[in-house]
Amino acid sequence: MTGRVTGPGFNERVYQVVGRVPFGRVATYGDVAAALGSPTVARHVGFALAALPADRDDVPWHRIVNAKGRVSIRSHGSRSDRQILLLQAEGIEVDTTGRVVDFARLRHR
DNA sequence: GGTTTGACCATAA
DNA sequence: CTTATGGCCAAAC
Repeated sequence: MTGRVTGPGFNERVYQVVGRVPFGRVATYGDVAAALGSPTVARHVGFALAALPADRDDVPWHRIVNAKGRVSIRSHGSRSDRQILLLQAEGIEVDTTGRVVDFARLRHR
């Protein structure tokens, strides 16, 4: 993208919803978008999380995976490794392909 | 105010 | 399994 996402707005709403996901559970970008009232903004959930400042340790961004239960980070590859580590630290199993084990069961709605 | 860009999603081939 | 396509929409430029 041509610029970065900073400042309040849609992002803050995303962070609020993501913060609602309980420990040891996961949610999809689409779920978060739906919780925001617009199922069509799934892309912006990722967009907002990509812009998430490092200070936001209160936002469990690692609990957000794509609709297939996979870690989806396309750019910033090192971040995806960290997401898996964080998930495993919560007791969520992730296989070598980046798939969340028992994703359907752990999915938070 | 038009263009570009995405940590998406569903579907199709 | 991969690649392509269309749709969606906020934020940055």
